[in-house]
Amino acid sequence: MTDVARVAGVSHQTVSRVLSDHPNVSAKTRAAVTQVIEQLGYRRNSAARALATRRTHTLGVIAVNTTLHGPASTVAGVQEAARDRGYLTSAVTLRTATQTALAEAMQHLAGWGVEGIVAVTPQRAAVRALAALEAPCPVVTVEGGHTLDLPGVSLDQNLGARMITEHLLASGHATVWHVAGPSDWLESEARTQGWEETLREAGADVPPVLRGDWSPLSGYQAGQQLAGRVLASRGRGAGLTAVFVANDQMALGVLRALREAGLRTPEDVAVAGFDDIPEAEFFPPPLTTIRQDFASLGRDSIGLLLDHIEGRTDESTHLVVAPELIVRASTARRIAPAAE
Amino acid sequence: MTDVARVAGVSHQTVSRVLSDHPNVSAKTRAAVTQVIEQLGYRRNSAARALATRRTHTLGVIAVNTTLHGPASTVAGVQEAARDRGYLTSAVTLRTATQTALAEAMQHLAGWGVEGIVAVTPQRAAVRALAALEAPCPVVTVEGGHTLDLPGVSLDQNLGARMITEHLLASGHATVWHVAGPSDWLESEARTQGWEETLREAGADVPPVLRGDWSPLSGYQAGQQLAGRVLASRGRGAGLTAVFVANDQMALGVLRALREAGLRTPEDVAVAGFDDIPEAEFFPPPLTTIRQDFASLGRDSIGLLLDHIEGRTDESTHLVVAPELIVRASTARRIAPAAE
DNA sequence: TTGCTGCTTGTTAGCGCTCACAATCTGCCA
DNA sequence: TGGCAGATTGTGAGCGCTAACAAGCAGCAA
Repeated sequence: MTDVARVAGVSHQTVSRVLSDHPNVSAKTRAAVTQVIEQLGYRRNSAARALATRRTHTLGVIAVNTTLHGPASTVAGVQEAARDRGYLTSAVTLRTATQTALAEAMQHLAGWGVEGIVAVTPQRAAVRALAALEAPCPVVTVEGGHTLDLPGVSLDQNLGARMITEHLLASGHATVWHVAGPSDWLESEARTQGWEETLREAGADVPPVLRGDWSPLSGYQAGQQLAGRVLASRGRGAGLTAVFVANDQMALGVLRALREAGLRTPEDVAVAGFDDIPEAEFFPPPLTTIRQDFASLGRDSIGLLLDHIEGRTDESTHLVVAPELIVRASTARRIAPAAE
Repeated sequence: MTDVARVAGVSHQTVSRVLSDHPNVSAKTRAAVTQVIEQLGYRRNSAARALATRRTHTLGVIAVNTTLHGPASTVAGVQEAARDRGYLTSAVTLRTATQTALAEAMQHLAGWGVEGIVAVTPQRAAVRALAALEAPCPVVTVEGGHTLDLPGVSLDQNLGARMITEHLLASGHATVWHVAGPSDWLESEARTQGWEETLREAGADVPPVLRGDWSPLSGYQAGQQLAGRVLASRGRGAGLTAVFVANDQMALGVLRALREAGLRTPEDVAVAGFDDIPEAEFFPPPLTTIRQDFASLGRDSIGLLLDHIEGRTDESTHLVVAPELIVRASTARRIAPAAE
């Protein structure tokens, strides 16, 4: 900066003003300085700037399990939104969300002077650990539920599950079975809850819940159980004709298990998923599912975080993003209501 | 730090030495200082540290298309490796790899004083643009090929394709068809090349290449063409009995198209993919594919980058990671060689 | 005792930037 | 012509840390 000032024949402060778009700089000086900056390829040192302003303009992202479609897309959305707002983001990916790992990640980020943290922590234990930790900066959760008083953003999982369940009931199924995700995931919980509420409100039976771990394999195993039940109850009463699986990957496993058992989808058993991964449209058969708007989720979470950082609010607001139902062949309408 | 020094009754420099694990500090002083640090919850300011040492200990990651399985996993691997080595990483995700976008991303990172950049740029155009740009710091490419003199790491795509092709030939197929990825992706190119070389060396016919864009939809369309060809040539000579699809997502589309055309996999047409996405094991039928070790890729790229940053080398080394063949039902062995 | 070595600790001077304030320079009116 | 407001530019200090050097102190041989 001193070099630029010398070459341009002004003081270093004037150069600083030009870089900061300060209003009181004459057009002539500004042009001259800009040109010298260009010519020298000068770039302002962000460490010194951070030191002087006490602002690092850096945000941290803590995410668990970024190999899954949901978290991965969310993190991408968050990073993009932060970049648009002029912040640097640094992401820390954890394999498991233990309190220790979270604390360590937070230390790591705090050590680099992040001004805020977006935590993509869909597990109940993770949010609780997060709430227990005393953070060195504002923290916003994504998919962290709103039970604890951390500000956050999430998709309306409950509504998504209701949409799916209502869609299946409206398609002529007497009731809808459910393959849930791990019980410690809030998303899983909310989806199960939405499903159950819808069934109760419609006066339908609430079958027992099968549980997987989001993986295709666990879906496959659940699917085998479902298939066994269908075959065992053939010819008797209103049986198992529709399944709402808590994510698309498990739905893929369910579809395979049903197929192997000789059951057709949707004729024998209709199947719906959740997430709308890119592959869902090409499953055998194409999967009815819920699409989430991850870009919105990212934008909203960054917006909320910056509101806290820049002191515009200090409430624990919780924003909710609406889901979208995507109907495909796996839940094609039944011609006659299930009565068999 | 001054506070810590005052409370501990030492100079700020001693505190600095304790934090930096300097050897010449007495055990007693060290313990006392450590305790005060703990008690005061002191954390050293990284901006000031960066300013004084002229090292930011920050690395940048530039990635294109992180929604695809490969790039996403690679980025995760890179970030984890960097964190293990004590570096902060900041990722910039681009939607398209134009020269402008790359230059901008680099400016963004340079502005924050990154000491090196890992570029996950599997497209030919992106690497070329990258090589043309004069970077403000060392750059290492991942999956960027080794045609240009940028140091880099990649999976041996060519070998992977050979393994798949040889596996299919060894399973009794007269030749192997190929659905390639976009022609401007280096990975795509290398896979096609490996496939073609293997066929030529084996003296097999080299059928025309079909091309997709990695998406399941494009695979589906390619699959329809393949199915049409199989049906048209029924009963005549050695036909189309095996397909190597350049990634698993497209393979899913191909499988669907074949199924819709009434063709069985692997009995009528064997199908193999590339990537081993978690879903591949549950495709109808489970997919033979190539697994890539993304963690290694990440570790190696960070290792290479740090070698450059810390001045241990300045060559444009290119590391190659070995692929692994995963055989599943989609390419089950033909009992009799294809002669029909 | 003197003088030397080796360990431990303190002092000083920046790193490159921004902030608060001071100084200068315009233009314009009395 | 003097004087004053407002725009523009310059000056000095300090953000929190580390590097380089200086100083103090023990232990030991001559």
